This record gives sequence, C-alpha cells and structure tokens, in this order.
Amino acid sequence: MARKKQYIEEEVIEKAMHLFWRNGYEATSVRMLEKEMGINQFSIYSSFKNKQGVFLESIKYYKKEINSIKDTLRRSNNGITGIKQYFYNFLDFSTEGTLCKGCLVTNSVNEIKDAADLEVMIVLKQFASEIRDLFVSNLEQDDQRATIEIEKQADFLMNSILGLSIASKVFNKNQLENIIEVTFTNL
Amino acid sequence: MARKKQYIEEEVIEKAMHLFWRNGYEATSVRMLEKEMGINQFSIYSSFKNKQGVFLESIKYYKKEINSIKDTLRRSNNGITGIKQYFYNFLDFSTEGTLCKGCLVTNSVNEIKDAADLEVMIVLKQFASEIRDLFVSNLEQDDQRATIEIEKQADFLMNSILGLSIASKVFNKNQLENIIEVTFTNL
DNA sequence: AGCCTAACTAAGCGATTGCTTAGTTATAAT
DNA sequence: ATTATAACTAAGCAATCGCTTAGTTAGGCT
Repeated sequence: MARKKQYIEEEVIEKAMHLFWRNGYEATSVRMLEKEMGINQFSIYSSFKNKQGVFLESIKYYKKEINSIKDTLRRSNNGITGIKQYFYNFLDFSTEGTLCKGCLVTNSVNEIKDAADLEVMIVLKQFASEIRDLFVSNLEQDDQRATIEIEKQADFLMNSILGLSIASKVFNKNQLENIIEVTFTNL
Repeated sequence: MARKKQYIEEEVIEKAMHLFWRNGYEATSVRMLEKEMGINQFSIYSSFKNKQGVFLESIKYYKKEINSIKDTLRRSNNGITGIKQYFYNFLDFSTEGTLCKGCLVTNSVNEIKDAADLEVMIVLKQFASEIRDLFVSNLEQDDQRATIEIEKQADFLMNSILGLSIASKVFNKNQLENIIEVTFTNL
C-alpha cells in the first residue's frame, strides 16, 4: 500500500562493489556511491543502513561473483593442477581491461584495522578461510602427498595468492605467469 | 638572523612514519600528524610543504630504517640462505609488540592509485626494485643455479614477500614460519 | 475518489578534511 | 638596544565527510 522501490538492491550493490574495488573503502565517499549507484543518499541509508552496510553487502556480492571460479576449483578433481588453474582464473577475475584491481577482500584486509571494524574483519577472514579449505581438499586429492605437509602447503598457497593480489598491480603479465609457474614447481 | 626551529625534522618524521605505518595514508589526518609529531600544522607545512610531502619523507625514513636488514642481505654471501634470513628479519622488522603492521611500502602500493599520486608511486616502485635486485644478486651466488631461472625466481620471491606483508596481519607466527619454510623448499 | 504509507528529492546538519593566514615571540646581526 | 626575520600560536578558510530530515510524489488499499 505504498510506493515501490525504483531500483533493484542487488543491481545498485554491484555498482557499489566495483567502486569499492577500484578505490578502497576509505577513499570511496557516500557522494561517489550516490553517483555510481544512481540513487539518492536517502535510499542508500534506508536500504543498507550506513556506508559500512553498503560495504558488507558489496563483499557478499563479491563472494557471489567469485563463486564461479571457486566452483571450478571445488568441482576440479585433479589436486594441485586445479589450484594452479584457480590462480590463473583469479588473475583474470581481478582484471578489468587494463586495470588490475587485485582482490577486493585482500585490499580490504590491508585497509581495515581489526579494532575499528570488527564485523567487517570477521567476514573478510571467513572468506579467506573458505578459499584455504578448498586448497586443502584439493591437496588431499594427490595420493602421494604427505598429510602433515598439506596444512603448511595450504598456508603457503594462501600467501602466494595474497601476494598475487598486490603483485598484479605492479608486475606485468609475463612476470605474473613466472610467479605462478615457480609457485607450483616442485610443490 | 632569526628564530631557530624547535624540532628536529628527522625526529618528527620518524613519528609521522609510524603513524602512516599503523593507519595508512588516507586514514592519517593532518590533525593526527600534528599530535604525533608534536608540532603545529604551520610547522608541518613549512617544513614538508603538504601531507604528501610528510608522507614522502616518511617513506625515505622507512627506507633508512629497513636498510639495516637490507645491508645484512647485501653483505650475506650465502645465496638463497641469505634471502631466507631476510624474510625472517622482515617479519621481525614489521612487528611492533603484538601489532603486525606489514610493510609500509606494500601497504601504500595497495592504497595509492597510480594516476592520483604519480610521484609517490614512483618512489614505491623504486623501493621494490631495489629489494628485487638484492634477491637477484644473491641468487647468482649459487653456482648450480640456472641463469634463466633467476629472474623468474626473483619475481617469485617478491611475490612471496608481498604476500607476507599481508599474511603477517592475518596469520599466526607458526603459519608464517610454515610459509617461509615451504617458500624456500626446493627453490 | 480518497487515503495511507513507503519511496523519493533536496537541503542541510555538525564534524572533519587539507591547508592558510593574521598576529606574536624569539633570535641573530647590527 | 634596535631591527629584521624566521618560527611559532591559534583561529579560521572552503570543501568534503557520513548522515538526517522536512517536504513531495507515487501506488496499492478500501
């Protein structure tokens, strides 16, 4: 018995996410969000409570988007080979034309300080933990791999992909391929 | 023929650097710098021109501080072993009590967008390049190492230490040690 | 048709941002 | 002692920050 929303929340969150991804959390102002999302500040605050709310929804949307390459990894049944493919897929996923944006979650971990935004930090750590679990279960697929080494290797792989998130902003494509190749040599 | 400065520029820059290191560039306001540096805004602007000027000087001071472990690497003559030691030294260097601050330069690369702060970005890339050169020359010390592989391995090591800068904020000490151990296995 | 109510617009809230400036104080040279 | 000048203090600049609110518009209900 009243007016309908003139926007679809998921659609405007997608736009917000891309802005956060390109600029980071702090450097993205509510005025910029207003423009990018194409709705008034009132609508932003009524739909998502506050700026942090928009960010949390953006992270959720990011997870949804990255699910396609996570699913590829989940469905792969070829151990370390599947993980390596995930690395290449991630590079592709994090690139928009010539702009290398890294991983939204990694960027945010680097920016948010635990104390201030506890709720955000929990979501970010959970995301990382999910990826790590996939690494572990793929490593377990290789029969000859020693079980004690798997946890260490999973940490190592997490470190490598965290690195790639930053490296992709600084290094060229050839160097990034070198990094992935060396990472998976003798592993 | 006039009044003397009541502060030593290098001393106040050291304090500014620690603030940038803990909080990042954007999240550090000039008011915070004022408090931490213990001097008035007028003095800040007259000594360092603007906020970016304070930051550039802070990066210079950071380089100076990290020189001690860079020198250890430079003087080491034991190839890959020296690089591994650098990784451990870096972890120690980036930790202040229980607070893991990562690498100031890595943090900044992740925050600054090339276009906006070109001057800053140049300094940051130069810093990374200097570390990479040290990796290369240490790799060259190992006689049996194939020359064609050295550049690739240097990129790989840069990626690992970029990763460590973030990982140190999220992972525990044991995991960080695992990461370093796996990184240098079979390299 | 008339009404209720949620979704809109746009103006503006106090606080903070990076930076400047008018006015005062200290010091070295005369 | 006087003077010139640089370093200081503190107030305040316009702009922007995250967020709110008063007033208007639209759409399903009786």
